[in-house]
Amino acid sequence: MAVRNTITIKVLAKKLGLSVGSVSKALNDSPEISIETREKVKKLAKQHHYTPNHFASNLRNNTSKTIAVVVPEISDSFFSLAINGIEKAAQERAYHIIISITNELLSKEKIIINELHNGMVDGILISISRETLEGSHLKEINEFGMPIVFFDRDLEAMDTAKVVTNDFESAYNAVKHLVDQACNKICFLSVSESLSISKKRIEGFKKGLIELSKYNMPNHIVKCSTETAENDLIITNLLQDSSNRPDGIVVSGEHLTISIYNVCKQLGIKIPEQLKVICFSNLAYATCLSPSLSTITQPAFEIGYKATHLLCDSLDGKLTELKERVICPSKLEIRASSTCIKH
Amino acid sequence: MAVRNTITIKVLAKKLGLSVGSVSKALNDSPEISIETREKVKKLAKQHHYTPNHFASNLRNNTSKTIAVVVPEISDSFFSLAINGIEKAAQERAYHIIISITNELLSKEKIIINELHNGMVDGILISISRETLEGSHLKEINEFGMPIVFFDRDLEAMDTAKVVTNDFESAYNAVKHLVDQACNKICFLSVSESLSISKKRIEGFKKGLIELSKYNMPNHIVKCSTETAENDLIITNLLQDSSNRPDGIVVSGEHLTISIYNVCKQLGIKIPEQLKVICFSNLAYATCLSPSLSTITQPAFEIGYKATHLLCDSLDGKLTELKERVICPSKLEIRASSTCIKH
DNA sequence: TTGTACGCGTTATCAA
DNA sequence: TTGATAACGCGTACAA
Repeated sequence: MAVRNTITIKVLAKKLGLSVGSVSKALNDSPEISIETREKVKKLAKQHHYTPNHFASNLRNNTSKTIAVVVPEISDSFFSLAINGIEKAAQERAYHIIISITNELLSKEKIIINELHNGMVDGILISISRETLEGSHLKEINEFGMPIVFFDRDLEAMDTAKVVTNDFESAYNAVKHLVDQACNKICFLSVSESLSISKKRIEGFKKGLIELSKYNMPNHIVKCSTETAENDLIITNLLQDSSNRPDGIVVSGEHLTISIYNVCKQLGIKIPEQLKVICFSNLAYATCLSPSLSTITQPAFEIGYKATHLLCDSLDGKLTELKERVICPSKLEIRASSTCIKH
Repeated sequence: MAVRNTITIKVLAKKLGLSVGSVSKALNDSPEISIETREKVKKLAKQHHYTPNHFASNLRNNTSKTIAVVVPEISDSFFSLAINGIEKAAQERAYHIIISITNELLSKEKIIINELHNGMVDGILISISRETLEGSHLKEINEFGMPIVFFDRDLEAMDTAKVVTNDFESAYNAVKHLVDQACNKICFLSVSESLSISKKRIEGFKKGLIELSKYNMPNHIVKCSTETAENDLIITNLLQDSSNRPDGIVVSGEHLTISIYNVCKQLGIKIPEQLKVICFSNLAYATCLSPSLSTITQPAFEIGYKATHLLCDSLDGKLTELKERVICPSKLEIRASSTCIKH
């Protein structure tokens, strides 16, 4: 049972000897109502801690002042920072946020999106799940009139607004950096090969290899999973044969870092001497790792913040169409894990 | 503008040549309606992806099937894991969650709580802000009938349900561990002295000192802040005087770990040889830090999960009163940062 | 077995 | 300047 504030407009009206309509207008500062009565009404409302019933006004106005935030997970530095940015912007625009977690499952994402199709929210901010290759559920609700802004992980087939980072360029720069550090057997570790961000990173990586590296690795794109145990195995396989081991790795996916560090410790492989590592990550603890972790740091907060303002602009009618592409560049932060000279 | 699904009960009724009332009953499996028509109605509803309007049914039923989750921050392993647990449980109970972030500010917490007093949610899960010493805003809404379950950071003055961990005992055990490792100048670093969890930890810490330690530090409780720069200063002050430096620290607050590691690196203090560190933390990267970090690991997921089920039990009428206290014990995970023998 | 009518709390239109 | 009334979509008591 919801706890409905027992004091409603009706109650106020009775106490004041006014009609509900007048009270409503007074509370909404309608010029129809005399200033004196407006003051009187507001005073009583304040005394009784009156708050308008959310559902009634939403039903009436067909607007909820709420936006949905759909993320694949929340225990990830990128997404928790992005949510901070979203929350800040939403606050500034007087919007509420509802956060839903897909756990990287398309099935769950579909359920969540369908549930949102009942007027509960005015718009959607989404970073799609790893499994989402095809977005009929999103297209449908979007065509129905629901504004959508993608942040970070977008669906290429949809041309709604997107706020992303420069994944292609960043991956290229990461390769460049490793090549500069004399790596010539460079691998790319990824949790996905289908996500737009993964594709772009892989393309940038490949371009880097072709342009900059004279040598090459046979299976230089390694696909990982969501399971730590499985990843430990995959990485062990990759690294244990010392004759054919990479000397540099670009890691796409924060959670993979732990596995790499742990496996290297176990196999006695020294980072950065024997293996140089650079990771797409927003980890606050990068400086405290041993060795400190080189990262491609995404502007997570900024991405969330901008995406939200973009959506709110559209919702508040400040935009004629919601199709802007915003690119917030990532930053290469070189630390000990990828350099010859130890910090 | 919210995107209201244009297909409503009314539309279905018209298409089927039935009345809205009958359609409503059919969709809710009322025995009043014949099985055949029920089937027919449901089929059409499914075809058209009908979903009941959230606000209309909430207004009608005075229930929202939504719970508010109020946390001080989200970029903290404890809270993001706890939210995972909350989300899992909410899903199991078919409740929605709305997440609000107080940023450790009482003022914001009050605003959030007041906003919730309009029927938007059926109940509240909260971990209070660092500034919340007095809880009139919570008491008021609770006395009004809004069920509240505290998780982790509770308000001692309120006797509603709480799901917490064994902070007193854990802090005591941490001291015991450090004493076992031959520390005799042990400090406690805390972001708060007023939070229930901080108080309990400090009490457990003090008990440990008195019972187990022959020596003592003069100012053994060190209060830190939310600002990293400020904390770096405080910790530098604490550690730079080598003649009067602690040899063991119990850290209460995940974010303080970075500061300690960074300051020690800067001052050339070796962990664990010169300073042993153990931290209340859920950091996944504890094993990857240099040295690997000893932690008192809170059962974050479990705390969130249980708190949610407790609240839902109450909301679903399975509980006569909402006053249970659940204690999920933390686990001491000893690693290199607090032991003489390096792992 | 189905239909009718009312009310949840709010706001907007029209009348007074 | 204020009041009455209808409507948002749904659920339910009551009538048919």
